[in-house]
Amino acid sequence: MDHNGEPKRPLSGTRPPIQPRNFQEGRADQRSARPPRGSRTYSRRSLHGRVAHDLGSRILGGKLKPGQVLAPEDELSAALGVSRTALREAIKLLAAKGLMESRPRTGTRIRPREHWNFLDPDVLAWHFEAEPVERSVRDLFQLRRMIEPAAADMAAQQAGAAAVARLQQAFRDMDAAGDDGEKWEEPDLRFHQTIIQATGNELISSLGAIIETALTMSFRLSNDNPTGQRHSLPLHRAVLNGIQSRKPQKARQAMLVLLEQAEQDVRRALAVRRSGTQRPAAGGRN
Amino acid sequence: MDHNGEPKRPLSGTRPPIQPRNFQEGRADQRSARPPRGSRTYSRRSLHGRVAHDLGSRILGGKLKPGQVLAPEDELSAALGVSRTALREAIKLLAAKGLMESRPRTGTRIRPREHWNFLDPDVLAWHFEAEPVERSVRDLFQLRRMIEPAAADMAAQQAGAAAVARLQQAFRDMDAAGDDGEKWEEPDLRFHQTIIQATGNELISSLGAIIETALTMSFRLSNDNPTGQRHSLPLHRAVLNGIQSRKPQKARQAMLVLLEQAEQDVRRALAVRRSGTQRPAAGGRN
DNA sequence: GGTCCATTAAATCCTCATACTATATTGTCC
DNA sequence: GGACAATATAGTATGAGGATTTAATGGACC
Repeated sequence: MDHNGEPKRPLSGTRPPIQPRNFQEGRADQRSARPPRGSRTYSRRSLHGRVAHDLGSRILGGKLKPGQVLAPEDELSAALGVSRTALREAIKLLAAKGLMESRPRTGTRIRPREHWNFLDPDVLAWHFEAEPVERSVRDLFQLRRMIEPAAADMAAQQAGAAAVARLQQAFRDMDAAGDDGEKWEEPDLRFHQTIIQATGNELISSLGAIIETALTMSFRLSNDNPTGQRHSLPLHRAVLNGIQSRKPQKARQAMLVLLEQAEQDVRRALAVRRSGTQRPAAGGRN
Repeated sequence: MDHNGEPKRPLSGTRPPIQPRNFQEGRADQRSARPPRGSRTYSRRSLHGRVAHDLGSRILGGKLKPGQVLAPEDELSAALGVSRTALREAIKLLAAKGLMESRPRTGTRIRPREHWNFLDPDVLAWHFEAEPVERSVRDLFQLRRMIEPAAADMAAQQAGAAAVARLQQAFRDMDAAGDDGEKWEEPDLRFHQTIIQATGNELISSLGAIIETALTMSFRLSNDNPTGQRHSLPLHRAVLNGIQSRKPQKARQAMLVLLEQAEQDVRRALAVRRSGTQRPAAGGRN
């Protein structure tokens, strides 16, 4: 079998190498583009990390489709300009998140979409990186509405004094941030995380990563057209009151209102972004 | 520098090798012990897969504690009796699930527990493998009560004809299974998965893996003292009715009842197992 | 004399290249 | 049609450097 016909495997042939060699993006980039200091599970510095990011983005972006078989390791690693070792470690990372699966002789193939672990912080981040579309926003808030009101309820029942104090502090910090979006994000996230943690349920705690992604995304959107976060302050206060006064139902309801408001904000920002400008998204904040 | 003082790093020194060489466990074991054909993301055949399983179990089992630094790669791979390649790939796999983190000079250390992704099927499986204790059961059902009734509600609103048909089929298969636990498990899982999928929300779909683990566990427990699943048949029927007759509230309520019943069953089985016999758990089904 | 900063040093992971092995698919022969 | 051989591919092993982060050292300045 003469393989002259170039069997048309994805990612075979010449592709721009991942990052030809000595990359200077590391430092500079991380500073200017807001460190998503979140719960990423791989290093952006390491080569296999960058390969994983590259492949992961391409899978979530739909450029690599479920069922597709990647080019053989030799070929693919050559195409990416990295060693087989680096590529294989990247593949292991992605396989661990349910995105792909390797077998001898058969090769490495993209697993069907229903096996992808969208609850993994990285997978979700790649998902939003690819397409922050309405559907994803809807999905995200559907899940949050299932979790967070119930979590607030539980917190109102059983949050310890320390947790309540943390909650109060987070609220004060949000208040102090005023309209400065930069300063707002962190305590906002801390507020929601504290509630999630206060459930004392590790499974639910792990969903905190989802919330983080949600907030990061909504913040990035509202950066372009600042609707201002201040109007959500009283909503947060209501949640806080419900919890510290031990009124589960009040806390639950307040959280629900808060989420609906938040979703509307995101939708509005998304609409503006879509209709108005198609500014290069990756550019900056002018 | 005489390293005679044996710095007491975990996993240094002599340990039983992972599985010295040619292992014949693969085939035989997989057949007898019910293939958890679930959503595992690694191969049990491969060496790095076994190493990952070994380390993962030890982390979730508490034998390796957060903050601990593993022995250097050379040392650890020697101790485990595998090559550095295999070890490194295992580490990448575990790192992708939030369990550990590697840095030059510092070494590889177990991440704090709150970073562990308990929503990952493998992590959850290792968790239950280690200690199917009451607390984990409580956590699991708390989460299910947040998700599944809401999912049933959504399904009642928007499930397509195909989904309803699948649901009916699953129900019929459960009915046909009667008291045969072996035959019951699969359609039961299918029933719940179908509902989860019918939400049309990929994030929620990913939670299906959690359900799977829950059912697998409860099945394994109820295997020893068969309470019989038949009594849950009418409960499933109620859910099915709610969905196919497009009554969201009914479906939601029915699912809630179903879950409470299921949790009680598991708790009962757990209590019996705990008090009565300490039979070797890994043994069989005598 | 103490504090801070730059430079050096060392430990560990990271990447590479290469060779060999194991496994599963495919094709072939009877 | 079934057993068996050929083959492509991922899996494992090994050795050698390179890169990076932490720690230590030394000097300058107050």
